[in-house]
Amino acid sequence: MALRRTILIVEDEKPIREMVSFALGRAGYDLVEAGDVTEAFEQMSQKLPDLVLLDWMLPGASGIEFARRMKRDELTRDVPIVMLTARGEEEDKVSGLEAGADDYITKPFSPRELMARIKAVLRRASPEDEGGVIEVAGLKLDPESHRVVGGDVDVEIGPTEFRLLSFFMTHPERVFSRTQLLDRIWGRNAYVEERTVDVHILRLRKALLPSGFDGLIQTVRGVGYRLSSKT
Amino acid sequence: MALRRTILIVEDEKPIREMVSFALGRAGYDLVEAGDVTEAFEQMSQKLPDLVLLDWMLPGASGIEFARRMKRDELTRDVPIVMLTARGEEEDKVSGLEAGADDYITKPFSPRELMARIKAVLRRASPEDEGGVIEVAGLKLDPESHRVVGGDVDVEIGPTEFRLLSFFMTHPERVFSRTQLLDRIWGRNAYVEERTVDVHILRLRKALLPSGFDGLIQTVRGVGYRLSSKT
DNA sequence: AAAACGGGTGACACGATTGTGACAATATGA
DNA sequence: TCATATTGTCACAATCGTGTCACCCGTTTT
Repeated sequence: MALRRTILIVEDEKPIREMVSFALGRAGYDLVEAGDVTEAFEQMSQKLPDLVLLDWMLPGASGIEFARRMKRDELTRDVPIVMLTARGEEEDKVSGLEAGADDYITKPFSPRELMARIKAVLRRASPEDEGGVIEVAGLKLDPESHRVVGGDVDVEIGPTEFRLLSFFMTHPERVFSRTQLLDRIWGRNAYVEERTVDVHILRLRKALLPSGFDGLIQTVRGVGYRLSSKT
Repeated sequence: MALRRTILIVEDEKPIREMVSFALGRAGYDLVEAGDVTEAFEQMSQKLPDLVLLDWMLPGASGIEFARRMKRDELTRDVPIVMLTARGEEEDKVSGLEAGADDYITKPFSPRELMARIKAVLRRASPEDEGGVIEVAGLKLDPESHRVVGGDVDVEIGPTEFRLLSFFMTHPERVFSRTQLLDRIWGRNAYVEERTVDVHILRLRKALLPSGFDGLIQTVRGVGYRLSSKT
């Protein structure tokens, strides 16, 4: 399990939203819902989703318009779109794909089909997650080999601690509250005690101990945690 | 990107040719168009393309016939083929892959998907065919003779394990998820359980056991597998 | 000074992930 | 055609990872 994926669904029919929400939730995705285009843009500006499920028939501005606007904006250009069309609307499909959609599903669809499409599109859209080795104060983390080396000592680390450390190293010198960390590493819809963060911080520090790089993770009392090379 | 790649599209519907042409042009490929099989052969004799996009439903000789002829000729045998099929034509896909196609795309398709497939196929096709002996930490693999030698012990290995090992050895020190491995070794068209990867990893390790080179294949829990000479 | 708070830490149970042998279906080759 | 390999799946076992909890100890508040 790599990073947690967020999916935005833009769909005015609530039953469908709920069914999708249920299916995706169980499969470990975070779901953000929007009932119309305006709401969708709000949600997008809040947090950029990894994929957009877009109904083609919407009140107000249509799905196609939404897709075009997404493709026009540098920020949202690369977010893949899967569109939901009514049965047999061939023209919709064609115009949708031209507007930049990556795939479509014909209503009614099964959760299984939905999952298959989403997985396939996500896989194709983000082939290389991120770039090379991240280094902070001599601590090196390599996403490609999934390895952490401190000085010249290997750091043995579990998946969650890896994600935690990776997140901290890409945002050094910044404090994050437990809530923020839960959001970004566990995912928005995970119901997990805040204290769990403490435990993982502890485990991360322990894992870093042999290399002497514990202490990089600092506690900011009453606020949260921070990775910092300064004392 | 050093070399400029030439792609030949064989497709009788002009709108599709134009859409593809537009997409590929922007991505920096040279495109040669052909409306039927005869034209296609003319173009091929003019300049050998790096990849052929082949519609399966063509006037006159069908796509499958074209593919067969390509595979029969020494010159064109190694040019990868991506076929374009209508949705749900399962038999087409099967017969197509049997006839030597490397991948397929179902119409209608998005430019993004098209690009992804083309890139993937080209990547798979070009670096693999140059064949020196690959060696990692004393484990030698010869693509030509299809043999693996560890230290001085012969490694007995089946076709799938050979491909697996070959892939790992050309990408050492990198983690690959089960999904990635399925994509790149089994190909996108196979529906195969993810756990099947585990079984083949096991078989590969067993095959390597006599030479002591098991342990080269490491498990990265929660992520995937990696070949590494480091512990 | 006592109580409340915030965080560190070890233990533990549960679930998730991976290893492994067996099996049926299929492909391959004599 | 028959014998042999190969392959994908499954069921079960072995490990490992994760989230909670209880308890401790300093710090801050009352």
